Amino acid sequence: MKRDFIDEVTWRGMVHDLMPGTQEHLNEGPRVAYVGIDPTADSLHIGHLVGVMMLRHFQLAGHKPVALLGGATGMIGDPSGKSQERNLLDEETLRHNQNALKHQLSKFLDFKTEDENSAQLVNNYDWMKDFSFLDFIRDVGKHITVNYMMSKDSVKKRLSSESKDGMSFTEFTYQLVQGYDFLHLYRTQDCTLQMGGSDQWGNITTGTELIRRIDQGKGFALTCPLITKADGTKFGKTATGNIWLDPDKTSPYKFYQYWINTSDEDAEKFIKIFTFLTKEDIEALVRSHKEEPHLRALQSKLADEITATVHSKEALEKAKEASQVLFGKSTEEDLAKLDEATFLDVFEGVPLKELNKDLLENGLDMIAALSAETNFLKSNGEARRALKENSISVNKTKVGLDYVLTESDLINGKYVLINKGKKNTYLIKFD
RNA sequence: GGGGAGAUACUCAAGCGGCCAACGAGGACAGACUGUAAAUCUGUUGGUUUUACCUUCGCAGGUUCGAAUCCUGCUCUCCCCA
Repeated sequence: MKRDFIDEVTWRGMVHDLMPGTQEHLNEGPRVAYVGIDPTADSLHIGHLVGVMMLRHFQLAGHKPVALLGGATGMIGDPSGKSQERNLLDEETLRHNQNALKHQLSKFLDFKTEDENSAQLVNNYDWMKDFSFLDFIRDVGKHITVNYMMSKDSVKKRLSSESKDGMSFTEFTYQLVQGYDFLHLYRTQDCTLQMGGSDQWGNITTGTELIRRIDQGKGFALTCPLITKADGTKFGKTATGNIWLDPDKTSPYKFYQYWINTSDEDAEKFIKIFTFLTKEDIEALVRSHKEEPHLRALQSKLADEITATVHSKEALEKAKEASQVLFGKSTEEDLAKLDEATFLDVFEGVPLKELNKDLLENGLDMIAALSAETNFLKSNGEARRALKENSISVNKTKVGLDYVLTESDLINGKYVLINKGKKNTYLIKFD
């Protein structure tokens, strides 16, 4: 029996706004829905994941999901976003990104099924590139009034005097270009639903409006809430940047760590959105977490599930092993017990710098080891500060300003493990 | 085209001739406490050969013993009027 899509995403807390009649419409039979994704990089980051999960639930309910890459719209940037000027991607880059994204999407969506509801990937660049400006304003622009466009929140905000920046004509036009995508998919794929983040509501309704006015059709809209964290910081970002799905951009270890660090407040919300666990399973987990919060069952399950899906079971195991070594009660002796292969495996993805063993002969002072020789820290001043703050440890033992690295610090005769605080790890290999 | 306001470190935002590497807030990082959570308290937050020096306050010049602060030109942004 197919699940009811709307019921499913509703209990998961993934619905922010819903056009009336959507559920009935979907229940009438298999439908087609799409989510837009900007192909500005050759990898998705976890901020994209909500939309992807929506598509997957949609597919599981027997409908056909379409992922739309905004090759055209991505060059513009909509007015509500904090996004700065976008760069025009050349076609080669665009195709490269498209392939990479498809590979990642295929971990969630089924593209190959023989069934009607195989997922599909389209790129609006393909139908926008030859659409001339004159054609566009005649065929599309004519049907929407500026008054209508100005009533959108994203536009109003930029027009109000509180806004520090003006809005370019290009940004103003964004909703029309995006709206046209919906119309195009409506015509070519019989696509009747667009989903997206709550900030997309205005753009989506411009699309349904175009469908209504030009084709006298009916399009539907569903938005999910913006994912927020309880502490107010941006979801999916760390100081060093986005959390990417690409293992070369964000190592599986770091990826795993991001999820395991989820706060209690957020964990329950996230596990509903980012895993496919059933309602019963999640409720059981929440109960056990409340009884024994220090075990962090929720965070652990969340991190396990999503790391295994995005990367692999093997990658997950390694990430957990590394976490165990780095955050468990392990000591220098434990480190020494690891053979070299395991050792390297465990620390895969940790910044590693190779240095000449000669440096150790007269001892290598910590400031040089942290900064000058390795660039782990930006400057000698920063290294000195960190040492003064008592935040540096060598092989899991705290060291001070006067510590000097010698051969006796080497693990397996080659490695030195350096930590700054609990969460930053660096590795030096002496050859 | 006319008038007005503005550009300071990651962000916001003081400073308006020396005491300014630049108040304050947020963020970030670290320490304590914990559960790799939250909250809280503490410290740090341009660089170096660190009681001193160097580079930084939109850009380029100038005045001055001395400028983020004064003058000139330029660039960019916002607002109001036409």
